[in-house]
Amino acid sequence: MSPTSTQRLLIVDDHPLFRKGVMQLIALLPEFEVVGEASSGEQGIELAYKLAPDIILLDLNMKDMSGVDMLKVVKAAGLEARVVMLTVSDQAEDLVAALRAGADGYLLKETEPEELLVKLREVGAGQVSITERLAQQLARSLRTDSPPREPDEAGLTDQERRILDLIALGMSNKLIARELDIAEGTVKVHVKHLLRKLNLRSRVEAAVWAVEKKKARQP
Amino acid sequence: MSPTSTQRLLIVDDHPLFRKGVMQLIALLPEFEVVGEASSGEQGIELAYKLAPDIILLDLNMKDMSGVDMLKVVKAAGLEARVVMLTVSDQAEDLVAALRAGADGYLLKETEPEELLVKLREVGAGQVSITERLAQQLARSLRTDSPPREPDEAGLTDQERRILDLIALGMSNKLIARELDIAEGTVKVHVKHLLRKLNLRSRVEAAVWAVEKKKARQP
DNA sequence: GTCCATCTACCTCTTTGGTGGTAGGGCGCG
DNA sequence: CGCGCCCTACCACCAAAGAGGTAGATGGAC
Repeated sequence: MSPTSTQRLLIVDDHPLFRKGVMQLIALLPEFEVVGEASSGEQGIELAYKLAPDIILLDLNMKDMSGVDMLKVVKAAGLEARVVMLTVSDQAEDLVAALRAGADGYLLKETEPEELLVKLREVGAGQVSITERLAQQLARSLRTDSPPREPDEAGLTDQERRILDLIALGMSNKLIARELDIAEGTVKVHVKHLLRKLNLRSRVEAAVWAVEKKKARQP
Repeated sequence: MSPTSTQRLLIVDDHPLFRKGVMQLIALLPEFEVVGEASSGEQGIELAYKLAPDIILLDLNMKDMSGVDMLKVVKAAGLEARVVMLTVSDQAEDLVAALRAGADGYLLKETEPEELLVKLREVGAGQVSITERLAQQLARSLRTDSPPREPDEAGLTDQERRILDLIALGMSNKLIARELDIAEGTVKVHVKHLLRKLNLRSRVEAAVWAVEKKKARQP
């Protein structure tokens, strides 16, 4: 039940080398464990049933079937796995199709390894994660299903939002406490809560998140 | 000898209320101490001599003389104080004039209080700090003097730059160590060094700095 | 060759950050 | 009225971060 229990992954891609690369990469993160790999859509579906993974990394372009098709099968089967599409295509149509089919993430294969890890954790936390920032908005408008799990970007209380801003300015809890004239321990409480609500793991992530959100609003 | 020895401030502004407001604000930061305030340019020059402050907060528009004029006097006198211009004017000419005269900072009075504190610390660390991001580039091209103290934005080694990027992704030192296959202690060393070079105080500031730099390059 | 910067590693030490729990006062809602 | 939410505050505990120091290995510059 703990929020950081290890996530079980299934990798589906017809490029063995790519699979190995991703596995090696994921091995860096202790919270993830690769429990299976498939080299085709058919095998992928089979393993998805058998292993019931938490997350499926799914190639969009496979020889025997489209990743979107496999995605549809998986989702239609009622499997609870979140599915992250991995692809070389940055075509909007592919993205839209994947999201309509219920993808929880859409990442380009050229993504930086570190970026991929970060995105993976986002998806693991229940977020919908897309490489392109703009596509993110597009995603929300298209997805009619799964309304319950959203990053609750606006669910912060006033005080939490204020503290988040101060974190983004690089202030320590102690300084924030002086600024708001409350106890440092109280600041910690608010930080703890806002991290939970935003599915973030540290004040550093919170700061980055806040900055990127601000930039996204006024470009 | 601690790198955060308190900085002595002189405030020059003909609005008493504004002076008080700034003083109250600055009282929040333990590393700064207001040692004097002046309500005119003439008095400001006198106190600048007498008190030899580390930083002078200087109103651009005063009744008896322009802030730029006082700035020139102070700089010509060989005083080592860094001077931060405070103004309501966002006119480029004023900014240029102030920078030509040797200002180390140029902040608008409508600046958010927290922002002002952050900028103050930047100036305290030897940076030249300007409110407008765009003006910052403009500033560097105009300033022919004081080439020694610059944020050294490019002075990082490859490893330091790599680690900075990972920090900006929210990774802990431990994760960075795994990613780069080096010891965590070694990561700390690099972090320590890059914080020094960039005049930053924490990994949070480093992360924000990196993100904003990236956004500034590709808007 | 020496000098110097870099990368690596390890050490101690203090501060900061994050989690868990408890708890009281204020405030709106049913 | 009680209930839930928010804000506040405190506690203990452990992990992480940052400062300081020493030091060996490399490789390029002089």
